[in-house]
Order: sequence, then structure tokens, then C-alpha cells
Amino acid sequence: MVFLATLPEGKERAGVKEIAFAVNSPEAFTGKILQMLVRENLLLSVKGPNGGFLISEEGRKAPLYKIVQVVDGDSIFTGCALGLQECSEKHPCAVHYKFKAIRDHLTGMMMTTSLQDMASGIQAGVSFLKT
Amino acid sequence: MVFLATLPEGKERAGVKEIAFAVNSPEAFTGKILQMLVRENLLLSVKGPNGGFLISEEGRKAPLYKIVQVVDGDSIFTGCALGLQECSEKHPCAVHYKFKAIRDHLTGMMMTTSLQDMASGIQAGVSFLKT
DNA sequence: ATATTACAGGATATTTTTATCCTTTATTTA
DNA sequence: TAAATAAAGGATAAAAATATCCTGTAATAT
Repeated sequence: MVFLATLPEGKERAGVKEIAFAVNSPEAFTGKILQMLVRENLLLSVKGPNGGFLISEEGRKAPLYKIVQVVDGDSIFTGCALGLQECSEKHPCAVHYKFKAIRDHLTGMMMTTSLQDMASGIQAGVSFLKT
Repeated sequence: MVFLATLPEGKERAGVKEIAFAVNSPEAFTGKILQMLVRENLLLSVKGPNGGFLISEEGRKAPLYKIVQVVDGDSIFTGCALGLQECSEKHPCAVHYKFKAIRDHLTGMMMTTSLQDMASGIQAGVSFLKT
């Protein structure tokens, strides 16, 4: 997603191969993840010659939070630190409140971080997509 | 560890079976984790009749941080959010600084949380070790 | 001393996650 | 309209994490 967000206007589409290389991830595996993102409308795909993936309207507006949720589910935002099946205010684990603060921090960060935030560092050459 | 920390003076030792039941975890698997904690000197073990595990001097002083490190390694404290092999100030990923804040928050929380903190909530009946 | 209890640890199995392969389907361009 | 390109998706495989089994060894109590 970040790689696609760094593409210049006029060339905002890239194939699996190009994307996988850019992020140093196996091609077939990258393809599966791209499929998830297409199914959830964060990406659009185009088949055939000069096809590939590009960020959708919805995808471009989505915070990092949404992308993580689509790819990894939201256990990272809601799961219990100690692994309790039911862990809540009513039935908290031994670190429920302390861990909730961490999760809220994480969730907040991901809610307020946009692809554009991430892409601009890459574009400026100050942050990296691989190795 | 928390369960052992809740045991009263005079009965501070418990067997694998009792511990596994208390935290609703498979017995053999729990045994392996207890072994790790013994090897790292956070627990002491006693064989034979009336044997079992108890918290060592060192274990009782250890912050939650240390326990997590022994059981899960420290990738949770140092790993890159985007999975880059090398992610550092010199070669940061697109969320390096934002994620560092989260990790520091987590690390700080675990550094300052003691077993006693966790155990006292259990003892008071306000927090739980299972389900 | 011996029987019994309980942890230690190596070997093995299961499950989940990660990754690949291959056929099908859609699209483009010649 | 045919050939080529590229994503879609089901089936499969490999790797990693989680969990179990079983034999050995140490300690206790009778």
C-alpha cells in the first residue's frame, strides 16, 4: 500500500512482480495479500496487459488502522495480553488496564497515520520499504 | 508466575498440574514454559513427592519485562513494525518513529510492572487468571 | 533401601501461519 | 478475433509455533 502510494501521478499502477520486489516479499504471497485488499476495496485491480494494482478512492482515505485490520484482523487491537478468552472491564486479566493504555496508544497512532504520511518519508528518501 | 506469586506464605510451591489448571493451559505445554523459567533462574523447581515450582529470589524481583523476554524473546520490544530486517534510526521504516513510541510505552509499562502488582489484583478478587 | 512422586528434556505430533503452484478468467493490443 | 498479459482463486506445500508423549533422573518418605 505504501509503495503504491509513492507512485507518481500518471503511473499509479504496478504489477505483483514490481510490488513484491519493491517490498522484498515473495511474489505469490504478496499476490494473496493484494487480493485481500482488493476484496475489501482498498485497492483496485486491472487484468490483462499493463494491468496491475492501484489504490482506490477508499484506500487512499483509509488510515493505517484499516489496512492492518484487513490484512491481520483486529486481534492486535482487541486481544488480551495474557490470552484470556474473555477479558474485559467486567472480567479483567492482571494487566488489563495497563495493557489497554498500550493498545489505545497503538490504535490511536494507526488511526491518525495515513498512507500519505508514510509515503512522503519514502519519497523524500528518509525512510525505506525494504532491508 | 502470577499464580505462584499469589500463593500464601507457607504454601508457596505448586506442581505443574495445579499451575496448568489455575491458568487454563495445557499441562505439558505449561511444563515446558516452567522449564524455561527455571533455566533462567526466575523459578526454582523441586523434584519428588511434594515437589513443584516456586518463585526464586531473582524471579520475585524481576519485572514483567524480564519474564516476557525469557518466554517470548525480545522481538516484541525490538522488532520492526513493517518487518524490515534492518530497521533503525539510520535506516528507518515508514513508521519507525511512531512505532518506537509505542514500543517504548510497552517496554516502560513492563519494566515498571511487578509480579506483586499483578498478583495483588488477583488476590483481591478484582482480576483473573483465566477465562 | 525401595517405592513413589514429580520435574527434565528429547523426540514427536498437531495446528497455524506463511508461501507456492497451477488453472481459470478477464483485459488489452496487434 | 487471436495471442499475450496479468490478476483470481483453489489446491497444495513448507515452515513455524504450539502442544504432547515418553523415558530418564532426582528427591522424598516409608
